[in-house]
Amino acid sequence: MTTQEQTRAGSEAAQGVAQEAMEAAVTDGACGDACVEQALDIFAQLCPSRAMFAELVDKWSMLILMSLAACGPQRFSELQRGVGGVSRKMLTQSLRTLERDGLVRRTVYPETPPRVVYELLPLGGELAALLEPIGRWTERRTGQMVAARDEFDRVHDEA
Amino acid sequence: MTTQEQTRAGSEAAQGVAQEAMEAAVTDGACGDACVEQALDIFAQLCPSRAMFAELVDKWSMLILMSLAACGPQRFSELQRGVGGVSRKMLTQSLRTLERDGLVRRTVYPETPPRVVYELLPLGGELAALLEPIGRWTERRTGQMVAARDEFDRVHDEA
DNA sequence: TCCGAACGGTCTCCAATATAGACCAGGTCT
DNA sequence: AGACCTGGTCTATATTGGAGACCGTTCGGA
Repeated sequence: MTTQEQTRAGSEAAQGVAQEAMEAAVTDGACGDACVEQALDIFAQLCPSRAMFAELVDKWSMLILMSLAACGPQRFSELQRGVGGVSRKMLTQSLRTLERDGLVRRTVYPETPPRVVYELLPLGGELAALLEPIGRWTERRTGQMVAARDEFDRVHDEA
Repeated sequence: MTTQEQTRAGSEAAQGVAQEAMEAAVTDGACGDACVEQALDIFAQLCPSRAMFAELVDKWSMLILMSLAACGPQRFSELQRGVGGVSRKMLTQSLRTLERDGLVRRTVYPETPPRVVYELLPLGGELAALLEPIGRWTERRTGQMVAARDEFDRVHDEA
């Protein structure tokens, strides 16, 4: 099956069907050409690990995981303040996904006002540990990349 | 400045202005409350490292960097086949961003048909080295996360 | 001789997604 | 009494990404 065919097949596997395909594929190892004998491959469009990868490397999800790793358990509003710029819609959606995938625990305390606390589960801690070096590297290298971009833009504007 | 004020200020700093702000902020370390004394902070919405982080952790950019790390220099069409599902629009856009930021080198060979080769620059190699463990981890843990999701959905559908 | 495929994109349309802000109930504080 | 807080949901609108057509030149196969 070619990549283009996979692409088209991927489009046909609509959202509602995608998860069923994902679950079946994990069980059977049937991910098209790229996944063989139970090995998953994030480069293969239809491989369930690709869908999972796409879900986890969402910008907001990564920032949330890193924030929970750095600051410990937090409430919804604390996360919203700590992760600058995140909308409530995206915070809610990302937390829901992380909870659903077993990376984050959500605990509701029946109080008024409502108090909901989010904390990392072991899987989430593992992933956060891998993400943190990327965050630190970005902070360290931003100066160089901005300089590279200025140079690139200067050269290409002159062209 | 509160997060909400930063959020509004961020909206006002439109795309056309965002880069100027980014460049000035890198120089001056002026990133609002969260960035102090030359320290960059990806959690701060207006910090230039945040914009850089958002740009680099794009799903397609990460897959491209990892593909170049794994397979060496590649042509546009090779990347398109190797990174299953990427549209030409996104492949072009992501490569342009990576080249512009100094992570990837683009070499055009004046031939027919056109031959363009993309390869990692040192900065890109650094980042790819940090991304690769995340890809491997996702492949390793996909089964567990799919199982967690099934359990979550079963419990919440019953509710 | 003609047609299809390949290359590396750009462009346009439209579907999908994200942002911004209003809204909700109940409690606390000024 | 009014403002603010909590943790969201909902809606309108702006933004983004996917799909496919299009471009010129060359090469190979029918």
